[in-house]
Amino acid sequence: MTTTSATDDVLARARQRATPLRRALIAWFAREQRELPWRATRDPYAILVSELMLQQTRVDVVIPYFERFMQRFPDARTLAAAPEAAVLAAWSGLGYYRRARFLQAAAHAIVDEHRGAFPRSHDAILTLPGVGPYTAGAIASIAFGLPVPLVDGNVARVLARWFALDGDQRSSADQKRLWAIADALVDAANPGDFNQSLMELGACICTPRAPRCSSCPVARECDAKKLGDPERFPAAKPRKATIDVRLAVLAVFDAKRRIGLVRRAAGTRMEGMLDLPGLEIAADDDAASELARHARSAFRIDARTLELAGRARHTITHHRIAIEVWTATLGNGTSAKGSSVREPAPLGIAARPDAAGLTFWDPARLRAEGVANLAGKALRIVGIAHARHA
DNA sequence: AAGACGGGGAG
DNA sequence: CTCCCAGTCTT
Repeated sequence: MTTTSATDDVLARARQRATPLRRALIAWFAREQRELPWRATRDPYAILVSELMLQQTRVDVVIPYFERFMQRFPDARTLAAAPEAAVLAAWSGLGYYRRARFLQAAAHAIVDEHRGAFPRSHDAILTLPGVGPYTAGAIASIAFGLPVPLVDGNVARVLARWFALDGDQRSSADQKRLWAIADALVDAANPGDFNQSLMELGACICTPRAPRCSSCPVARECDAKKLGDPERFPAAKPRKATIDVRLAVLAVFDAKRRIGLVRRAAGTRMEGMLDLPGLEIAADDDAASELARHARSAFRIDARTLELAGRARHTITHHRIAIEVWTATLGNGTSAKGSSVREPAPLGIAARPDAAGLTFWDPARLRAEGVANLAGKALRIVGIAHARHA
């Protein structure tokens, strides 16, 4: 009731201001927009790749990944035909690795369900794996010029300031309101540029902290500025408590100086990526004995002479992980026969994410494999570089 | 509706 | 250190 009338009110204000906002924003965008690699094309596949990479990830981080990825997988058919390991390798260091599998699944859907032609309707785009309301709006408006809105973190903040919305943006009611406002504002004649200009404003001018209102092309239309404290909008999200985790991992080498790695299992984080064997332990656990026991029970490996090679810290979402990297030698009687230790299969076969065993890898071959940054830090401690791409 | 997911860069 | 980013999917 109250919500409905408040929504009606803000929608009326949005419609009132729509024309000046569109004009000012699009003119500003034409003048000031950053040159970004995915803005040089209207290829919907390229837009899809960029949008998946940009989910929860900053532009500056994405740029080199996008360029490498497009060079390696220039179209949906190439991506669909590629080994999953190659796709994960291209994603190494970018995070949210699930997105890489979604993207390849989307490529499969384009090839198998749309005969290789990128779907052109908003509804069809929305059915692609990894594509939610935001990404569908982005592809539909930017690549196909469809007059649909989009709301991402930037747009939500800009709208909250323009209309002085201080509700909880995560609530479904507020989400619905933001999308309704964006829908009322979107420029049907130029939806792609309008949507991008909204995001560009949020990224470059209307920043979370210290917004550059003096450079804002639409400052006159901003309710939050009139109220004197634009930074107050939107309301801050309650933060989650950080959880401390102690992680012990084992670096075990075979006679050829290959390192034993596991493939992250389905249903776990970093699924499909290579990782060092290891386990979470309690603060008062003895890491060496826990690792030895784990190696025996999980891999039938007789890990001996454990030594602490080094430590690293890694923070993911609200987990603060203290990593301990231990080296070990293999005791007598540990061999491929009678254990779950296996020779690495050729690329593509070794990439099966359900492979639970330990496989031994020549460090030089790891470049062609997905390794998350968490494992990358541990590998660096034992002298194996798997940088966030060279 | 809430939680999981990876990581980094800015302030 | 804290915040939060061109979000989506699962439970």
